[in-house]
Amino acid sequence: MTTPAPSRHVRILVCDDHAVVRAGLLALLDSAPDIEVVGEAGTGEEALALAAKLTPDVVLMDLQLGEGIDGVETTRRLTSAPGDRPHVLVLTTYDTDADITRAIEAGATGYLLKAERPDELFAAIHAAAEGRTTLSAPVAGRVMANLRKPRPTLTDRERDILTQLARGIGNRDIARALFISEATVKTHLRRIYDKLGVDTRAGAVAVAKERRLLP
Amino acid sequence: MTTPAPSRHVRILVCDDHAVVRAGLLALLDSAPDIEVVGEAGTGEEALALAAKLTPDVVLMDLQLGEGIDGVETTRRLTSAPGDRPHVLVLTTYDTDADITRAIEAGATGYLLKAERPDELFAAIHAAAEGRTTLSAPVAGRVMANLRKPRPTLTDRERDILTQLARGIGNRDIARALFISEATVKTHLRRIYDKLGVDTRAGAVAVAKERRLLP
DNA sequence: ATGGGGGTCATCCGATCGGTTGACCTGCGG
DNA sequence: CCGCAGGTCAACCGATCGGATGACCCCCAT
Repeated sequence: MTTPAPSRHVRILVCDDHAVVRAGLLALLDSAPDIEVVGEAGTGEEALALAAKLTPDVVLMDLQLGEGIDGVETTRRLTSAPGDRPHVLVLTTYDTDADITRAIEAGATGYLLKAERPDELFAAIHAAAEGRTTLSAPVAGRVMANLRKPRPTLTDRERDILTQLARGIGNRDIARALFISEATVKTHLRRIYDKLGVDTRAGAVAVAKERRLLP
Repeated sequence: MTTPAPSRHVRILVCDDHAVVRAGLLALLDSAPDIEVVGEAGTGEEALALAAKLTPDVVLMDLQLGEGIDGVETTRRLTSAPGDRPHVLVLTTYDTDADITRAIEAGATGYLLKAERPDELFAAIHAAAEGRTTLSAPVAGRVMANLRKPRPTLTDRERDILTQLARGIGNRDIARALFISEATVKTHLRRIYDKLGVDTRAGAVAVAKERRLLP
């Protein structure tokens, strides 16, 4: 796997509301022989129109677009449009959790920071063209952190109960599944509620999922 | 940001149950001037003991360790031990969802595939030494995919209800919060259950969290 | 105008849940 | 040897939920 890298020709569309930034990117990308900028857009609407007409392989997208629809919405429409969908590589200044998850959920293939080194950007563009994901290190770090989060100390048995709970199973059947009495299930539930700071099963499941207490 | 890279000296411990692989890594890492292999372990237990004694900056960890505790458990103990905790960089053959998430949850700083290019490995080791995350492209791709997943079509109102539901709130108070009657809440709940394929509130919350239907 | 989707409301009833209190047993560590 | 944590069980009661049905309203697309 991970062969030397074929490096095919990639046609890209640049979308950023700052003309200066677009110009800078144009100049920078000009130095990359395999990358051709086929168009540039200053708004989301423009990007959608140009993408439909030019069918670029990759759209380099800023999330902050000033007027009109924002980068996330533009990304969503680009990646959910019918026909030849471009891969969207987000190139932005910020790496907040909200921005990252919204962009990813909208269908972005990669998420790079503008502070990234030029050669990383080139590599990421080629990767995106093939549908492979590239994340800037701080972005990868945040994604990891969100998957990790601290977890409360539940006992094994409590986790068993919680697992069933998350399947929407009633106390009677939880009891049957674990070969214990319904009374015992309720006892465990009470302790789980206490530990998670909730007082209903729905709340318990919410917290459990939130903090990834289940497989 | 992302400065040229300081590249300090990094002391690492290699943990893999295959002697041949360890030898290969040793030879490979020998060619990297800034990386010093201070020890090698063939089992998880050995890795824990050596890590405590040698205090490496980074532990290169295989997830499949044959005998004794596995790589995930070893990682968990390494990263939750008191004192100077090494950063764990997982280096393995497989990129299944289960392996990846378990490793990350256990506290791994990065996740590389053995098929990765040597220079990527070197870079990842330096990154890990500083606590920065590196993911092989396929791994990053999977993580992304899991964050993306398709979502069912809930109406706005249904999402409102679901949001309250996930807070463990009862029907009466959901009704109050949304200025509607309790009967209406129940009607919405029924439709939500149908759409999500469940029949209890706990199940609905589980599915909702699973597919990221909530903010 | 005709109809469907989305939102609202009501009523009835059995099943289930949540709260509380008290109890016994086991294994581990001081 | 005793205490404590974890796991098990019981009985009771009020509150809530889930299931089934039927109905009205508004908006918008056909």
